[in-house]
Amino acid sequence: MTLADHATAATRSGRRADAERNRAAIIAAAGEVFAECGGGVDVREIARRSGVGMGTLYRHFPTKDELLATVLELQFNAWLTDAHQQAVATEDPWQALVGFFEQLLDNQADNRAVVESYATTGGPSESCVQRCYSLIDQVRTRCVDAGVLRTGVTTEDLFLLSGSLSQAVLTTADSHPGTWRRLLRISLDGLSSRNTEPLPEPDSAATDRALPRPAPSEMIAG
Amino acid sequence: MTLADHATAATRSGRRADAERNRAAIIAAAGEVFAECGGGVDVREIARRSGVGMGTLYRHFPTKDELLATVLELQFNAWLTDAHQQAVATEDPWQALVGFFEQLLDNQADNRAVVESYATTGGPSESCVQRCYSLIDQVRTRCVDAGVLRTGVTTEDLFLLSGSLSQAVLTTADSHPGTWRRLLRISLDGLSSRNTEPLPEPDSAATDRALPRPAPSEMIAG
DNA sequence: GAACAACAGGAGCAGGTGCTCCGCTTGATG
DNA sequence: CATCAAGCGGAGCACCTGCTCCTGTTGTTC
Repeated sequence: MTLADHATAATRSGRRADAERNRAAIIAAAGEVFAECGGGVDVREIARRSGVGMGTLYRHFPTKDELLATVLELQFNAWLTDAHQQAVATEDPWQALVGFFEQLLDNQADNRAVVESYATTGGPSESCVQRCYSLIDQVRTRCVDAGVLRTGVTTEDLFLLSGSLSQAVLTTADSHPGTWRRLLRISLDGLSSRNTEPLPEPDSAATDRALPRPAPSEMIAG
Repeated sequence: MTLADHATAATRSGRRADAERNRAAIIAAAGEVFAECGGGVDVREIARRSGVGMGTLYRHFPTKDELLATVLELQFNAWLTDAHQQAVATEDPWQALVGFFEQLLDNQADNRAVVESYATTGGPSESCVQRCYSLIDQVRTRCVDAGVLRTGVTTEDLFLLSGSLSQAVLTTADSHPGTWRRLLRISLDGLSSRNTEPLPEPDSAATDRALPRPAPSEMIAG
């Protein structure tokens, strides 16, 4: 690496080379530690594993939450991109839906922090939630058009179901690895258009309070 | 109340009357607070709400965990007894299964601590887990005998499913109250004997189908 | 190589929480 | 009513954890 390269690298990010290295090390270590222990882990553990002092860590990320959000967003977006590509590449609509769930749960099976954020809020940030919602809606619409999805199943149903199964993956990972595939299969069969009985109506109170989540059509346009 | 009665009451429990009152107040307050806030709540809040000092609280329960365990076991056993009676009283086997899930989720919808313990370990204590397992197995066997349950569904499947749905109830309680009924319906339809395809084996293909997830360090390229 | 700004590091601070200690109070007893 | 052990209350201790401060160091520039 030439001196010019060093200079360029430093200028691009506005940071010194060692700072850049440390930032990468922190993100890498935080990714591992959060995945293993969840978001509640001690920040000192991350500093230790990245070979960096507390001061350095907090220079790069002003709060623990911001570090967690950064890491989660990286991991989540990487998954979303994969999931989107896979869904597009799968011709059969129902298989696209099945593949979405399987990839989600496979991916989350060893990442506590991601499951925590996904199962409780749908993702690390509002934009991630929207992307996820939009992806699910695309897959759902294809299934509806093909007539393979149970009548009345909403994007929100699929979203909440994926969160619920995510939790199940995590809590059964140690004692019953792989059992989540059975629960997934059961749920998927319940989602098939073979089931003709209508689903119970969601609480009217819920629809009234339905907040910031834009209608699926709006998300596709954007 | 005669003096003898006082003496008897004190002797029976080995405690003074005021101590007995305080113990009851602590359990009652702890039940509410744990239900509202979960097991992570500050012990001071329980002491405050029960109108008792910290010393008194810790005189009756040597640790917070023991208090939590006591309360959870009381609540859990009360639910188990109800659930058992209801199951026995329901003649139709499938309705007994449906009723079990509905009662469980209705009951847990407003109790954070119970869900936490149920979803992660199946209950506050090993004996509770066993009672719960046993109840599920009774209902399951009736459904199997009646030919209404999908072939291959195990007691463990139903147990894990109930834990998963419990989590869903809790995480959607605020934003989407009542939506869990839709997820429950979907799951129950997937459990019906209408579904003839076999479920995946418990320990099959769990590892070889796992997709490699990019390490955080690979994701920050650029 | 010299000068300097950016950076590293870890001891220490602040706030929160489980739990204890000990002087004061009260119910049971004769 | 007097006695006193059982019981009570809450200030305080110990530990954990997010975060900061400040001194010494290192990368970058000329």
